[in-house]
Amino acid sequence: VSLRSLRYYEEKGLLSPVRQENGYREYGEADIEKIGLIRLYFSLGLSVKEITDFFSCAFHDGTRLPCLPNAIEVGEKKLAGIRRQLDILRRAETQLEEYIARWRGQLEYAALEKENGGE
Amino acid sequence: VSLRSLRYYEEKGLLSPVRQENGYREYGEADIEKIGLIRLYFSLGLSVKEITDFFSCAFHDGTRLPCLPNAIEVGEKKLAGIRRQLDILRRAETQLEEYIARWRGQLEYAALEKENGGE
DNA sequence: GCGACTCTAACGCCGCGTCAATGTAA
DNA sequence: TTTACATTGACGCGGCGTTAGAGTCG
Repeated sequence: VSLRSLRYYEEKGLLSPVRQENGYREYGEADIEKIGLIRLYFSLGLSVKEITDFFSCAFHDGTRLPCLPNAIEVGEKKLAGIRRQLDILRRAETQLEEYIARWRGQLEYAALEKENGGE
Repeated sequence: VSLRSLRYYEEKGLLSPVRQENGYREYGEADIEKIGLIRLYFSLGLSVKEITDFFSCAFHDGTRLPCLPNAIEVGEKKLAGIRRQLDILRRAETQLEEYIARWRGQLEYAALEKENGGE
C-alpha cells in the first residue's frame, strides 16, 4: 500500500489515523484492518463513495441489518459491471491473439520472400 | 463516437481532418477508417502513445515490416496485461458472488429471527 | 549539521463528459 | 431573426504517481 494511497483514503474520509504531537500519523490495528477492507473493496471494483457507504453502514451503532439490502443491490450492480468488463476483456483477448498470430504470419512470409528473392 | 473523442484524438495527433474555409472539420474516408482503427486499438487496451507508434509505423513510407516485431512485442505485453486483468476480475467475480450469497443468508436469518422473536 | 524520514500542497495522468462563450450556416 | 449547428477553451472525474518545499527525528 503506497503512502499516497493512504493519504488519499484519509482525504476521502475512509481513514482517520490518530496524530502524534509532531503531527505524524499513527496507524493502529483498527486502521490496518480497515485498510485491508478498503483494498478488498477497491479490488472488487467499488468506488470511494460506495465504500464510505458500506462503512457508514457497518459502524452505525452495530445494527447493520437495514444496510444489507442496499449492500446486496450495490453488489449485484458491481457484479453485472464486472461481468460486462469480463466480456469485453475476453473479446479483446481473442482479438489480440488473432492479430498477433497474423503479424507472426506476415513476418514469416516476409522472411521467405527475402530468401527466395535473394536467390 | 462522441464529438469530444474526435477532438481528443485530434488533440493527441492521432487524427488530422482537413479544415474547410470556415474552420469546420471535414472527415474524409481515410479519417473514418482511421477512427475505426483507433477505436479498435483502444478497445484492445492500447494507450494513445502506443497507437501513435503503430500509426507512425504503418505510414512510414510503405515499409512497415521493421515495425512488426515491435508490434508483436507490444501486443504480447498488452495480452499479458489483459490476462492479468482477467484473473483479477474473475477473482473479484467469485468473491463478490460469495459476499452476496452471505449477505442474502444474513437477511434470511434475520427474517427468521424476527418471526421467532415475535412469537 | 547531515541524512532519513515525515508533513502539506499542488500538478499530472488518461479518455473522455460536460459546461460556457463565441461563431457560422440555413 | 431564430435556430441548429460548429468552434475553442476550460474544468471535472478517480485512484493514485510524482515533485516541491518545509519540518522533525536520531
